[in-house]
Amino acid sequence: MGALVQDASKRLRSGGGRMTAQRRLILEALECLGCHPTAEDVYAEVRQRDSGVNLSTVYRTLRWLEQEGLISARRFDDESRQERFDPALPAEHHHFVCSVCKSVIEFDDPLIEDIKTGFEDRTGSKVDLASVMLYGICSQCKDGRDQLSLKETTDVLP
Amino acid sequence: MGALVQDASKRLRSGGGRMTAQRRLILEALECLGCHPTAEDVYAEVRQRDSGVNLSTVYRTLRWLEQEGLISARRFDDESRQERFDPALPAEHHHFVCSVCKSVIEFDDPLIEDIKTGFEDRTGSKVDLASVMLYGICSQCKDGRDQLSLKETTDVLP
DNA sequence: TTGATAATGCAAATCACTTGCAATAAGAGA
DNA sequence: TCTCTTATTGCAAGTGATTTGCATTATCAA
Repeated sequence: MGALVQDASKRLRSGGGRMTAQRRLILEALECLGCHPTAEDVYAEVRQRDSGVNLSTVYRTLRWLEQEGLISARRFDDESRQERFDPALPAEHHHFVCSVCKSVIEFDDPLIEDIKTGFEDRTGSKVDLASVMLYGICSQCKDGRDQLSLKETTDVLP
Repeated sequence: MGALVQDASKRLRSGGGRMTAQRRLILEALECLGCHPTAEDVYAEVRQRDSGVNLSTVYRTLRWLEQEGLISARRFDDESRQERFDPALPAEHHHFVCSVCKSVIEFDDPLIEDIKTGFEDRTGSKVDLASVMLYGICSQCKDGRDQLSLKETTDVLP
């Protein structure tokens, strides 16, 4: 049983909630999909095991997990309107999105803290959270570009 | 006549497009609104001058400008599903969003270039674009918090 | 001035969720 | 173990933001 299932069970128990088959399935799907699935991704994964789970249950569970701080929602790609769901790591994390294969790489950089404090010092604001998105071409797509049509790849090249 | 109207006219002329009253109105609204309006903001501004402009025309014009690279679309606030439209500045620019008053402050920091090259060096990817979002409380809201209900403000405080 | 066709307005469609409500099923207590 | 309360679910309808099809209108090159 993964950490997410355990954490969620704990919250449920202490808050008068109930652990249902659907929730367990959704939690397991989140753990198995790992990085940044959309609600539809989670739904597809869940339905592979049990076709009786409803999409609105997926959304409701996702929102509940978000409120509990166990996952967080973000929008990566401006092309897609869909939200993506991350396991909420204790630390802030940042993302690179490959414009070709749409894969997402998480990264971190200590300079981000300097950007935050720099902004605070210059403006007198309080910065609670930073989110850095990098867009480009990952090393795989850079090398093996022939996997994709030329049209698709030239779009993103300088 | 602002730069956006001029640029757009040039594109239209060279691409067989036509400058219409609606487009001029939308372009002028974008210039007058300046920073990060939503499509609805643009629509409202346009209709103040001419109530005969349709929302779908606003969207179509905004998308066309985006394709032409004259403006860019982004989503700031994960709470709102609306896109916001920036004049596409020659240089990348980055944003701070105040969680209380929702105001947006643009900023830049040379360290962002270092983050990009650092990521390229570590992963072998090519980074075309970075987008840094900072979320927090602006200096005004930090000082004059009593303008808003306590509930609203405590949500975003540590 | 004319004519081809780009652009518009309108209404309907779509996409990504969200919500109301009746039916179902956890799980605390008897 | 059985009951009963009520949290949770499925379903269908609703919403908000944006897009699209199509008949109509209007720009602008000839």
